[in-house]
Formats: sequence, C-alpha cells, structure tokens
Amino acid sequence: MSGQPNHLSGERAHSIGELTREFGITARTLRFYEERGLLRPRRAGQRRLYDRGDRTRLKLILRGRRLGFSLDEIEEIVSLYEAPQGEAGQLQLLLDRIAERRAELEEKRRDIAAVLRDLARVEAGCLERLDELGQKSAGSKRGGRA
Amino acid sequence: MSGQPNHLSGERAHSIGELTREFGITARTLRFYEERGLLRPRRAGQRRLYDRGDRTRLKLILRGRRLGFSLDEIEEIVSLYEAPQGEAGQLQLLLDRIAERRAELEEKRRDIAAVLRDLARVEAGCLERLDELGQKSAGSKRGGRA
DNA sequence: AATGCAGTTTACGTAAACGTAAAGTTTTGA
DNA sequence: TCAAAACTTTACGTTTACGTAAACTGCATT
Repeated sequence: MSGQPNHLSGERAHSIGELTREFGITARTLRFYEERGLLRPRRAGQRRLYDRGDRTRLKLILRGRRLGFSLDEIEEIVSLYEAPQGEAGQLQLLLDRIAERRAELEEKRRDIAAVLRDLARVEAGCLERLDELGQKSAGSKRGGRA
Repeated sequence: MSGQPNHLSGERAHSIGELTREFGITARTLRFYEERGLLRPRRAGQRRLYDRGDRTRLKLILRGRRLGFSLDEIEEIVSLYEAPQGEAGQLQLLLDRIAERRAELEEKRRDIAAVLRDLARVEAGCLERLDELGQKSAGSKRGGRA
C-alpha cells in the first residue's frame, strides 16, 4: 500500500540527529541512555533508528529528568509502565511500587505549591513597593507632596 | 527573665548535630552548604550555631533539592526571598526572575500531573487484572467453571 | 578522486554534590 | 580528672550524568 515497508509498522523511524534537534539534547546523551539500558533503538547497519516507542520512552525519561529523578529512578518508573502482566504476587508488588512513587510525586507537588506560594508573596511585596514608588513619582511630577 | 542571653533574640540555637538529626542530612552536607555560601550560621568559638533563620533557609534549600534544582538554582531562588528593597529597576528585575521561576515550576507541575495520571492508568490496569484473577480463583474454589 | 556530512566506537575528562578518613580540639558526663 | 562524645579543619575519593576529542565508516556531492 504505502512505499517501502519500513520494519514492521507503517511509521517512519528517526535518526539520532533528528532526535537531538527535536528534543534539544545531544547525541552523547542518547547513546548514554542506550548504554544505561534506558533506550533500545533498532539498527540499520550501524546507524540507530528510533521508532515511535523509543520516542515515547525518551519523553518519559526527559520528564523524569526535569523532575529531578536520577536515571536509576527513571528506569524504575519507566519500567512500571511496561510491566509484564504477571500473576497476583507480581501485581501486588507493582501496586506497592506505584504507591511509593505516587507518594514521592505528591511530596514534590506540595513542595512546588509551597515555592509558588512563597514566590507569590514576594511578588506581591514587589508590586506593592513599586506602587508606592509610583505614587511618590507621580506626586513629585504633579508638584511635590501637594 | 530567662537564662543566659543567647545572642540577640530569645530563641535557642542548634548545634550541627541537632540539625542533622532533625533534617536527616549529614554534617558534611551542612558544612558544604556553608562553604557554598548557602548558609551562614554564627559561631560560638569554633562551633556552628544555627538559629531560626538558618533553619528556615535550610528548609528552603532542601525543598529545592527535592525538586531537582541545582545548588546554583537554589541559591538564586532563596536569594529572591531575601531580596533587598531596591528601586524600581531592581524591583522589575526581581519580578522578571520570579516569573521565570514560576514558569519552570509550572512545567514541573505539569510533568508531575502527567506522571501521576500515567501511574493511575497502570494502577487501574493492575487492579482490573487482579480482579480477573480473583474471579477465576473464586470460581475454581467454588468448584471450577460452575 | 576528493571533500564533507552524519554517524560510529573508544576512551579519557569534568562539574556537582557530597562521602570518607585522618588528626586535632572542646564539651560533657561519670 | 579523664575518657567518650561532639565538633573542627584539611584533603583526597566517589558517583552521576554526561562533555569532548580522536579515529574510523559510509554515503552524497563536486
């Protein structure tokens, strides 16, 4: 139907250079993640080819990175997404790990809320002060302390 | 009125050991933060004494750390809190920096929401699967496929 | 044939954030 | 009083997450 059959699905794979541009990271980073086992692009000869699944994983990795998780933690989190459909014991373990991660994330969320709240306070102080300065400036323009 | 006058205010200062226990960090970390200029406890001879302000700063630092900010970034953020009451230009700069940080924090917040959402989906899948297994198990207990 | 570009492997280098060990001082409790 | 506990400085070590350089390969131009 479509052009050349590219691997197994009907989507286009990406070179390492394309990914660096798309995600603003270096090729070294991508190779490093592969070395760490976080990514497994297929190959066309030597060249790496990243398909949709690899890109999805990469997005997850970068998201974890922005949240300050270590690559070890990121690996664990990503593995949760692709966990095998095990039996009851495995599933319970998986649920436990999910609960742990959720707790961490909710702590981070509270931390963020706290910082945002503090910043809002500082901002309010700034605006107030600016307003005062504005009053004085306007006053002097209109002729001093009137 | 009270016992010995401790410095200028009427509060009790804490030793480095007390802080390590209270916050679950090592003395090395506290000294390192001091070396980096993030903390400035006063001294009683050689010994460091941390007052309420130092503890507040430390909480901010640890909060930033949990959010994955570098110590450089943390320094910047904390400095926003204690910014001098400058004139209009300075205030505007301060407001700009606050806006930048706010944008970052809101990206983190979105990232957290995304991970939480994904985890919830995985969890739902787990529970569903567990439920299926429970059905089967109950069925066989009651005597196979009825 | 030569050049250039994109990609590859190998390997050493580096910045950040502490860890750890050594050796000395000061405080504190028995 | 005296030993243990707590603290100090100095200094080298370690882990994480890549950066950077060297040397090679394959393909497309010129």
